[in-house]
Amino acid sequence: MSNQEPGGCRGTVSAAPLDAGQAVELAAVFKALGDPVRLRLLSMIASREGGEVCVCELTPAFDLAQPTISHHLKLLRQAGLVDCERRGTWVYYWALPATLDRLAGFLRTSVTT
Amino acid sequence: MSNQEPGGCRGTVSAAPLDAGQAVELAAVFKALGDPVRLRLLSMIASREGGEVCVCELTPAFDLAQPTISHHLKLLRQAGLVDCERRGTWVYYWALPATLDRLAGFLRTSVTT
DNA sequence: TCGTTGTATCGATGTCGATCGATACAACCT
DNA sequence: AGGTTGTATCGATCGACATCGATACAACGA
Repeated sequence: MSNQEPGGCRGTVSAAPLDAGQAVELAAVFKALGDPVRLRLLSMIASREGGEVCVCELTPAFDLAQPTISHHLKLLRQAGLVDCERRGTWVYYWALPATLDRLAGFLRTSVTT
Repeated sequence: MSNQEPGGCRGTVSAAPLDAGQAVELAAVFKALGDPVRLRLLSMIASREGGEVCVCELTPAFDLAQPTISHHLKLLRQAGLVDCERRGTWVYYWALPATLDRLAGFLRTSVTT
């Protein structure tokens, strides 16, 4: 399990990559996007003009039980991708662009150089 | 489980979000990024000047067994995020920017509105 | 106040995935 | 050919997660 044979495979990782802490934080957000249902939910929420979507519109868009949708929305919220508020009978969700920006920033850094 | 009460919660999702097929494809890539080890691996690979990194540099950067790193690299490859080639004794990995661009595109669309 | 409807939480279940040791394969060196 | 080293695959194990039905909670209307 030794590495760096002299004269063998050479070079070092130059530009500072992600440290372990950042990786854990970022990975948690990416993991929240790593499910088709959550990705569609986020897309439906973020692509909304008013910026808000009622849960009562989201739930019937899937062939899934209502607790399952609620569970996915909770994970999106815990990842900092969306937030919600109850107004009377209905609960409204909206996207948090700051978190999306952070992810895009990481991808851009990786892409560009 | 009925929705759209007349006079209740109103409005429709206007801008076309993700269809189910696209969501499955994109989510698979995001899932590959949803692990701190893979995120650091990708970062180490993509931030490399020459564009290539030898596995013998990646493995000792983690407190994980060699098969585990190999497993994570395989998942990154299957997600289309990296590719590799064996040259003599060593195997070199490089990033595939097209896939990263696709993810960034999705995030940007969601962010910008 | 009581029933109805929207949404969240709980507990259970089945599947997936991260990790490891053992092993196989590939390339080099002597 | 045989030994050594780098990398991948295999099988097993254990914890995490997607999903569901049942249930609880919140708000409204009669």
